[in-house]
Amino acid sequence: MIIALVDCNNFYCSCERVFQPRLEGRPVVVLSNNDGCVIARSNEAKALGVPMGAPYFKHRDTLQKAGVAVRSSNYALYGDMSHRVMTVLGGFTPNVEVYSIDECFLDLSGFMGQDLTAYGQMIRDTTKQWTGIPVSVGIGPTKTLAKIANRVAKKDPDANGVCDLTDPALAEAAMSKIGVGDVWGIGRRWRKMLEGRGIHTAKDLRDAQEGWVRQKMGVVGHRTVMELRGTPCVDLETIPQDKQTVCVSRTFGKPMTDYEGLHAAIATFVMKAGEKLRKLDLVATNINVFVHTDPFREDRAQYSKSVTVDLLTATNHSGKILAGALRGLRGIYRSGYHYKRAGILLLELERSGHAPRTLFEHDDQKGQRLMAAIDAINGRYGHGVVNYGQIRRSSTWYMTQEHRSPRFTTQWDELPLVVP
DNA sequence: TCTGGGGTCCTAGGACCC
DNA sequence: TCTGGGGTCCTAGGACCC
Repeated sequence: MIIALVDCNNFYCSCERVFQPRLEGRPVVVLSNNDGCVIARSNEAKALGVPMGAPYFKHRDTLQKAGVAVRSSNYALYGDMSHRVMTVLGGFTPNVEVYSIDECFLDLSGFMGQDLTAYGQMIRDTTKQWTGIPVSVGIGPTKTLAKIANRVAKKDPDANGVCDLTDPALAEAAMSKIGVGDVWGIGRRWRKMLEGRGIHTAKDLRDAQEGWVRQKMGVVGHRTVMELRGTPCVDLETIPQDKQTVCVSRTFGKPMTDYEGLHAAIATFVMKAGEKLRKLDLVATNINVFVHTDPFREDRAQYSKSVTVDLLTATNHSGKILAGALRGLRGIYRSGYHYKRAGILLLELERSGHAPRTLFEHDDQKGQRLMAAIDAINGRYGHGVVNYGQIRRSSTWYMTQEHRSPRFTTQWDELPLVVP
C-alpha cells in the first residue's frame, strides 16, 4: 500500500490570505468561536511563540505590538475552501478519504515504482494554483507513516513540501528524529507514560515490545506500533460513514442566570442541529441536553448536568426535537448558577427511511414540507431568518466575533471586489 | 473582563439473562 | 473453608483526533 497524506498548511490562515493578499508574509492568527483561543497561526505567528490553543486575552497585547493580523473564525469560508481543495485532490486518484477539514488521505498504490516525490510535487503545485491554498504531501506505506512523512515535508526546508518515506531506511531515519508525542494517536497522557519508560522517539515506540504495548495501551496503541513498522492496520475509508452523533454547543459571551436565556439558546441549537440532520438525511431518536457553569471561575458555585430525552420517534423535525430538548432543559435547570456553556447532542442516528416506525406514527408530509421550506429560506437569506418563537433575537449570548472577514465565496453581497 | 467546538473508538464495570 | 459459567447490553469515563 502507498498512502499520501495531503495537509493544508495553516489552513484557516491560508484561507484568509487567499482573498486578502495583503496578509501574505505578515503574521496571521485565527481565533476560535467567541474570539476565545488562538486556533490557527501562520508560520510568522508561530515564530512569535504564540502557542496553539492559547487564550486570546493573554496574548492580545503581544500580538498587537508585533503587528499580527487577527481574524475571527469564518467557517463558511473555510468549509467552502476545503471543498475546493478536496475536489482538486480527487483528481489525482480515485480513492481518497477526506479526513478532516484540511487533510486528505490519497491511495497512491497504483503508482508503485514511479517517482512518488515528483507526483507529490505535482499535487502540491496544482492545488496551490487552482485554489490558492498551500499544502504539504507526506507519503508512506501506512497512514501513520504518511503522517510522519507529512511532518517532515512541513518542517524540513529541503523537502520543498513533499516527503516520501516508502523506503524503510528513510522511514527509520525520520522516526528517530520525531518525538513520540508527535506520532499520530499518541496524545499528552500516553506521551508522558511512554517517556517515563524511556520511549522518547517514534523509532523507540516502533521497537517497543508488542505484548507490553498491547497491555498498556490497548488495541489502539498496538495498531500504532504495527503501522510504524509498516503494516497497515488503519484502512482508507473512501466511503464516508454516517455520523453517529450530531452536536451543537456554545460557550456564552456572558454567563447566563435566567431560564429564559438558556431556553432561547437551546432552541437555537436545536434549529442548527435539525438543519444538519436534514442535510445528512438522518433522523434521531434521542437528544441529550447539557448545561455547565464556568470551570475557570473557581470562586463561583459549579454545576453541570446533562440528561437524555427519548423523542419517542425517529425524527428530524425541529419542532419535535425542540419539544424534547425543552423537556430535558426544564429537568436539569437549577436557578442561582451562572451558566457559561450549554449544548445538545442528537443520538441514535439513522438514515431517514431506514428507521423503525412506531405504532402511532404516520407520514408527516406536512411537517417535512415545512422543514424543507425553512431550510430553503434560511439557506437563501441567512440562518435564523425563519425560527421558532422561542428564539428571541435580543438574546445576550450571541458570539463575540470582532474580526470576522467577509464570507467571500458563499454570500453574494460579500464577494471580493476587484477594483480596476 | 476575556479560556472553542465537534467528533471517534475502546474499556471497565454493573445489571441482567439463562 | 466453601459460593458456577457464560453471555449481552448499557453507561461512564478515558484516550485520542482536528
